[in-house]
Amino acid sequence: MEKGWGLTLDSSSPHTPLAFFPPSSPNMASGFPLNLNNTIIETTSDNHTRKLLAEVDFFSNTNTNKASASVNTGLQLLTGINTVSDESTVDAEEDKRAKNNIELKQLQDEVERMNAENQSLKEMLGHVSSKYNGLQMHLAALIQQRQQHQVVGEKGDHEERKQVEKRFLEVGGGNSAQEEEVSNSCSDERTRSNNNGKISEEEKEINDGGAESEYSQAYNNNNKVPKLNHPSSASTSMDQSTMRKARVSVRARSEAPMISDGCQWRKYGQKIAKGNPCPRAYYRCTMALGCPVRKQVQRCAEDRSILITTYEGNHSHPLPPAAMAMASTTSAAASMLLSGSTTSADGSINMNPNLLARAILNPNSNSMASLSASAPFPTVTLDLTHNNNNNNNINSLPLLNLQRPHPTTPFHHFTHAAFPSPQTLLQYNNQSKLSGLHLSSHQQHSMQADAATAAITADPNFTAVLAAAISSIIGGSHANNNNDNDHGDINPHVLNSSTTNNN
DNA sequence: CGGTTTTGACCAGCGC
DNA sequence: GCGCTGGTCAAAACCG
Ligand SMILES: [Zn+2]
Repeated sequence: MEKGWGLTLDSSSPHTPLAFFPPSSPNMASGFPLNLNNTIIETTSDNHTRKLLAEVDFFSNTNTNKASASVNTGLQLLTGINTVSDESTVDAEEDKRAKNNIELKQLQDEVERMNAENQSLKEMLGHVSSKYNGLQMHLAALIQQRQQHQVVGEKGDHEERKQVEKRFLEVGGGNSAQEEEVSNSCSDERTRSNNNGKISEEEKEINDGGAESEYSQAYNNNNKVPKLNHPSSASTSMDQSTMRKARVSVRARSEAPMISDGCQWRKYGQKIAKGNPCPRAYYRCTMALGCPVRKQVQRCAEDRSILITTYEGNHSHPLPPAAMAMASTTSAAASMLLSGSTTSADGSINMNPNLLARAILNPNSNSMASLSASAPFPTVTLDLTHNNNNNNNINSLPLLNLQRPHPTTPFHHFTHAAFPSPQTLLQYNNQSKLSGLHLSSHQQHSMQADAATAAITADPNFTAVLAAAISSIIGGSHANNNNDNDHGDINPHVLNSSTTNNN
């Protein structure tokens, strides 16, 4: 694995804008001295299944320690003495040997202690790095958002932007106001909202104070409140709904029924979707009451070894580190999708014209864009199924297909934070699930690079975010073992290796 | 017994 | 209006 692939995270940790974790990471010492430079991915890797890089001194040490605990360098002297002392007949020598043995034992104990310490440090590092990933992504997202706002404020290169907008119009073709309207009024809870005769919430509340009603209530609140009770906070509700609409899809090869992402999910439905004989399962996050996050799990029709997991929404609760990877990924991707496609009041795209220009002018940009089939929601797809091995480009990032859900829908009037509804398909190549992620810029897809798409991926912030996201998915989700999601799930990064036990 | 899964029913949106 | 489809609900079954 190339180190960092653009994710050389400085140890100068950014201020923490969000409390991603409950401050209870058990092994998290306050004065943890490790330098995280360039080690994020490796540090989060599973030392049982993956070879670690030499530059990760910390882990290489632990690895060798593990293998040679009894042959540690500190013991060489003693072992030598041991062999010499065999033929001794003198008591002094006996004593010496005894002493040496004691010393040896002490040293061995010490080695064991150090091993244990290394182990715990490693875990700690895992925590730190996964935490860092999340923060990094969030920071990058914030930076980019600010940047875009700045750009819009400056109203820079108008012509360029017009051009860009034109291109985006051709490609993005979002739903504009219509979508906005829909998402605000009747996206999710249409059923409940318009036929309250079916199940009155109060009635249900009265009937049983049990978990279900509580859950339903919370669930209703969570989704209804923004649209019904907060007309004033239009923007936030808009963000919510658009956020809710943004989807992040992860494709990974897995025989397991579900990808382990550290969250707790409850299945609430299953459908046979059209065009795919494999059923699609619907899950809802149950880590907190009323958490709006949902996901769909479905096998790819063409290749049933590919598991497509689509996330929707943002968690409304703190997450354990194990869940941070995927959650921050989806969150970051969704926010990137949002921020990268929101428009200013004048209807122009809030995208950095320079980035766009760069993307347009540089067909050899790391990211490729192409159009693909329509999709009802703006979706970022992280494709972990590619197995290309050209993995030497650190900054290489992925292919990106921008999809337009409704090709004929006019694009104008993107006010507020409405989606232009591009479906952004970010594909990145991982060398293998075994060794982790290896991004490649050489995936030669079509070159009809969509401007907006290319711009998104050409954005260094986006790159950072995506890189962090990917690293989180690949290396972060197992940073700690307290993922008690034991439903035969599988971690994407170890699909081929040690976790074949649940097949 | 509480939480999860299963599964048929229901609903809204959309195209015809 | 009708049928199709995706998404959700919720009662029953299942499970640890
Ligand atoms: Zn959640």
